[in-house]
Amino acid sequence: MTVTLADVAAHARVSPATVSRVLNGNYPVAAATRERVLRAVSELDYVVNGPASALAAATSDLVGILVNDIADPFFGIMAGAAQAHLNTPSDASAPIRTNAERLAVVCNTGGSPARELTYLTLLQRQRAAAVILTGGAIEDAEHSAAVAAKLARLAEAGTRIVLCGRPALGGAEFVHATLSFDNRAGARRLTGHLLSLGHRRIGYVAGPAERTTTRHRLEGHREALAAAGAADDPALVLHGSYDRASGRAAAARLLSAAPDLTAIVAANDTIALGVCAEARERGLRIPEDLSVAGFDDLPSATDAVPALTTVRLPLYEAGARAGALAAGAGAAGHVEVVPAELVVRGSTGVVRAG
Amino acid sequence: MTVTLADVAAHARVSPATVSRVLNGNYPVAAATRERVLRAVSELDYVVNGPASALAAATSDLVGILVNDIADPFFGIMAGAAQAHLNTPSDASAPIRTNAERLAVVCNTGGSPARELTYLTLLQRQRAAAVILTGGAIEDAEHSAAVAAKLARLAEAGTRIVLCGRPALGGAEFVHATLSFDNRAGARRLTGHLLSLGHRRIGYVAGPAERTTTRHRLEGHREALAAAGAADDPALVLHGSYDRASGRAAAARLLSAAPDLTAIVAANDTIALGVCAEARERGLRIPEDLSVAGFDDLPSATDAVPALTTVRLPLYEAGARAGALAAGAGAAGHVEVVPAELVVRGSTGVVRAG
DNA sequence: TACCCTGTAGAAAGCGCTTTCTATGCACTG
DNA sequence: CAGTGCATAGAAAGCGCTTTCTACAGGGTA
Repeated sequence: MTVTLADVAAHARVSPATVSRVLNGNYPVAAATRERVLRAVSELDYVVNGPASALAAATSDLVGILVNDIADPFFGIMAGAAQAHLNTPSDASAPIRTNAERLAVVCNTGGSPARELTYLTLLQRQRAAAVILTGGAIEDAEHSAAVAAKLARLAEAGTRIVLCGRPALGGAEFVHATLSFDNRAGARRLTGHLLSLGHRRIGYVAGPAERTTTRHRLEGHREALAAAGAADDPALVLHGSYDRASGRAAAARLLSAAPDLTAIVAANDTIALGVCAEARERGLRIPEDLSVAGFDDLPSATDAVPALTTVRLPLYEAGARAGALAAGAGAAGHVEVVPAELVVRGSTGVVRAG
Repeated sequence: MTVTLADVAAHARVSPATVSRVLNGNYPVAAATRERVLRAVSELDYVVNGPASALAAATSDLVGILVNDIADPFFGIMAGAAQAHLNTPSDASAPIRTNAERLAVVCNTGGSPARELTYLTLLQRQRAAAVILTGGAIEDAEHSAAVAAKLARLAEAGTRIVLCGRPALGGAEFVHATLSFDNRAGARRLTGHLLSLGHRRIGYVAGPAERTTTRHRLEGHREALAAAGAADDPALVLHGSYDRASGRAAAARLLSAAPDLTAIVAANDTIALGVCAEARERGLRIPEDLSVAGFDDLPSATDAVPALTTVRLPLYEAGARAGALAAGAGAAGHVEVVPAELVVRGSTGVVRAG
């Protein structure tokens, strides 16, 4: 039914071994022979049997990218960049297999710890070449331990582990590379910026409490307040999910409870957009009546009116780098902190007199 | 090094065949034996070797979901829904493999024809159980033929092909199921709504010219104009990409060239948001001075201020259904047109007097 | 001329599973 | 008590590749 390597060998009048060698290009084959084999491959329209080759070679070309929410551009950008750097289309149709021919796939955990583990098992089953974990981790001792154990087993079986935008796993030498975002410093700078504009009553719309990203950003915010000697009123901090609706709802509660707020910092741009929507609804001008700031610098931050002051995270670059690392670049054990840069735009301004 | 099925068999003092049967649950095994095997599995922390099992059984549990742009919620929602319905976490940790244990992965083509083909080859190589193609197709005879040929070969090898939000492939009986969006009717209704509000000078910001989705929506728009006997001025139609920046730029051109416009229809919600931004920038009130409408009914359409009048596409439901179909549900050759429903919100209003 | 090295290709042994075919025990039935 | 059938488990033959080991030319070198 389907064409096998043996068929190609017969067609080219060589042994299966030779065909394999031509296809993998890891052994000298005479030019004339190679030529004959390649012709047979294209004439028969042969496609390697992945499972068979993975079994025999004990390696696979599958790379899994785990994301929390596939519908969120934050993850989409990173995943897309990683994918682009893991797989180069130009080589795709060629019969010779190259390093660029990896099947990079994204797995959507939806933020569920159980699904995260499921996908890890599924990838382990496929003997994946690498796994990239993106975004904040869940802060639950049991789950963290389970993930760490799973990753250790994966690494043991030869799977490269790369963390992208995730805090480093303490003492986990099986992690090939870690790119963690400097969320804390970014948040500190952002709130520092607001303080320097004269704001003192600043609301904060945080993400889900159990995520590391949420905690780090909030801590940075608090550190900035403390450094400036500003009051840190717990009532001005509200937790929610990382989406627009949550931002809008939180803004509504914040603005009702504390009408004296002059600024609201959101844990990410999407939340910030929700905050802006609520402010507009209440007739508050941005930034004259209320300054609003986000985090991540997603495309929508630039497009908003007014454009959002935010903290730029080089998501594309980080994703691309994670892809390269997953492909084997860099020395094992590499840990890198990706800087978070303050980007001041129109949504923040000096606090209004009085 | 890694635990194999033979190790489990030895540990449980049974034959490898028995272990395989317990794990696959497709053959009667005495309760006591099964019990012993399962204990061995968990004691040794055994994980099936996917490639080996795929090779032996000539099937795999890989399902590929091809999307045009992973950073676009339009695709993210469909892909997430499909993924959720292809893989149930509750069964994941259990040693017994169930139907729900598929590795559903999304592949980002980035709209590139070459990458689309690449991914198809990669999935063919893995002997994927199913492939879901989402979103509009590219209208290029050569590429369409290449894709159709590829799909035919995949189907021949046992891969189920499902189209989601894609026009049916003419005469392609190898497609397991097709869910196509009724873009034309949706667009017709949307423009009809605007016409009924008295609008006659309506701008249209279309997507990339070479995509089926773009063409169908534009055709629906024109059909509505024709049906109402309204003029169809080609100068009022601008093509661009499906993103916010493109919408904003197009709106700028449209509003400058034709200040008498009373409404702008965008090919999707993201473009519409860009149009709104530009209108706001120019001091035009929505909908008093300008009505704006989108398409898709993404979450951001609801959250916009004012909320966007749009055409609702049941993306989640369609994605979920595509997942089920890819999992084997439904009879082969199933073709279904997913209705597109007009959703009137605040961004459209009666044309202003004078 | 004898020898060895280098370049190239084939033979064959798995990789870790699944599955058919076969074997065994045991409970029935007549 | 022999005969039949069912329930359960093992043996073994692959699935389609990769890769080590081996083989054989032909061309230097001594």
